[in-house]
Amino acid sequence: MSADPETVVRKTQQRSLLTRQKLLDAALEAFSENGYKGTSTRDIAARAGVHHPLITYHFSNKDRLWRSAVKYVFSDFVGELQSAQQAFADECPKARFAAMIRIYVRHAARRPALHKIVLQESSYQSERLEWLCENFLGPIAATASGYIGELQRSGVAVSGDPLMIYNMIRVCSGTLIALSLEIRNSSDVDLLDSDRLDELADAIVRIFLPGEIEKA
Amino acid sequence: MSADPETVVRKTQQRSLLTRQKLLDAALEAFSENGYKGTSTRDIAARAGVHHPLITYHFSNKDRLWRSAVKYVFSDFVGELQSAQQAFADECPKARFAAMIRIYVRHAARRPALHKIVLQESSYQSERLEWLCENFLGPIAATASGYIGELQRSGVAVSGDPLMIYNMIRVCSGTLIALSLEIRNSSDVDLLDSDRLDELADAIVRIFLPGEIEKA
DNA sequence: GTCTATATTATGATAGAC
DNA sequence: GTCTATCATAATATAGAC
Repeated sequence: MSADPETVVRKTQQRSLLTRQKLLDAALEAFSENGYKGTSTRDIAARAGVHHPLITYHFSNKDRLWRSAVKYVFSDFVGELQSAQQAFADECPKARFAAMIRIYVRHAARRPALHKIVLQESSYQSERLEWLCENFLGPIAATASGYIGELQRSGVAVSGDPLMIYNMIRVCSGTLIALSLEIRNSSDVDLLDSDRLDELADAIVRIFLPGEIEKA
Repeated sequence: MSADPETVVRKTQQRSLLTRQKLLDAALEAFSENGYKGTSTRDIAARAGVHHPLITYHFSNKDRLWRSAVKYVFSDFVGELQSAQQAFADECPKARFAAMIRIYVRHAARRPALHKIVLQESSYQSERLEWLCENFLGPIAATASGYIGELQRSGVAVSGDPLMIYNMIRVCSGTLIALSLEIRNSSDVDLLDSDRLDELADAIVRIFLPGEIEKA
């Protein structure tokens, strides 16, 4: 029977998880468009198609909802980067880097919220920015810079402070893609187009890794 | 006598202009930090040290204040770029480009609001974004792309769609500098430091204009 | 040109019924 | 877990005194 207590509980739990998920997705969209201060919890609830008090129930308040949403996108992002790194472990450093860039670029196009939220939060000093840098952006920058350093010692990557080169590469990929709307308005070019994304990934490899690597 | 009617009028006009200017500067700061929706006119008035109804008096409403502020920064920016272009007209293309990049980078550090506002407004489609692209970003992109094309034909600039190369260069300069707060939080590096700015400008020239030009 | 006071709407958060 | 109703505050904008 559908009136079985356990079945009812399970259905209720499923619905609760669905509400939670819808709120997270709606929050990502809203925060990425209007920033933390510019986003109202009512707008998030409306995008999710649920009533606003549910935000309080599931996430306590606006700040915790923001952190949950950010944790959600970044965990997905870091996970994808790590599995890609393992998948291309056998490739030579340059090929591995090229593969990572392609994945990075594709991810940025698929989840515009991630880079947009970083841009929004970087506009002034806040506890959210500190939290974002300490937990996600800092570690990613450190790892990537180390990798750039290796590529420089192999004679593949351009010279310069590895951290600066990393930052140049990431704004040319993720940040540039986050600006695709502006570029479409300014120059009538759709960066999110599949061919354009490939072109961008190729350009980044060509420009920042101009050196050739000796085959073993 | 200080009670002379004309003197009083002049003083009043001066004070009015000062209020207007303070509001424009405060608006740039506030809008660049919190975006259009996230900024309250009361916050702008408080930063400017004036009472909020003065915004209505001088700029009618929030939207017009935003446009006035954007016009103000961009006019200054475009003017500086144009006079720089004339000042370095005699240099070879590569040297001229290098000089322009240095000026672009210095300007981005001096007026962080300009690039931050572009980032804020690019996050979703709006009339403000259309206006920004039509009046400023589009023309700048078209001019700069043409210039990049010339540098490519001289064998100085890297290959690729000139518009894409331009966009990569501009995110590596202006946008990256707009992210200086995040980079300081993430990696404890101060991009706004004078030496860092020079290093960045040099890196951009080295990376995007790797070719040498034949001396006449 | 500037100020005080206020009308109107939107916001974050909560209380309590279901 | 979800809903309706509501409180307290903050927002844009304006009216009218000075």
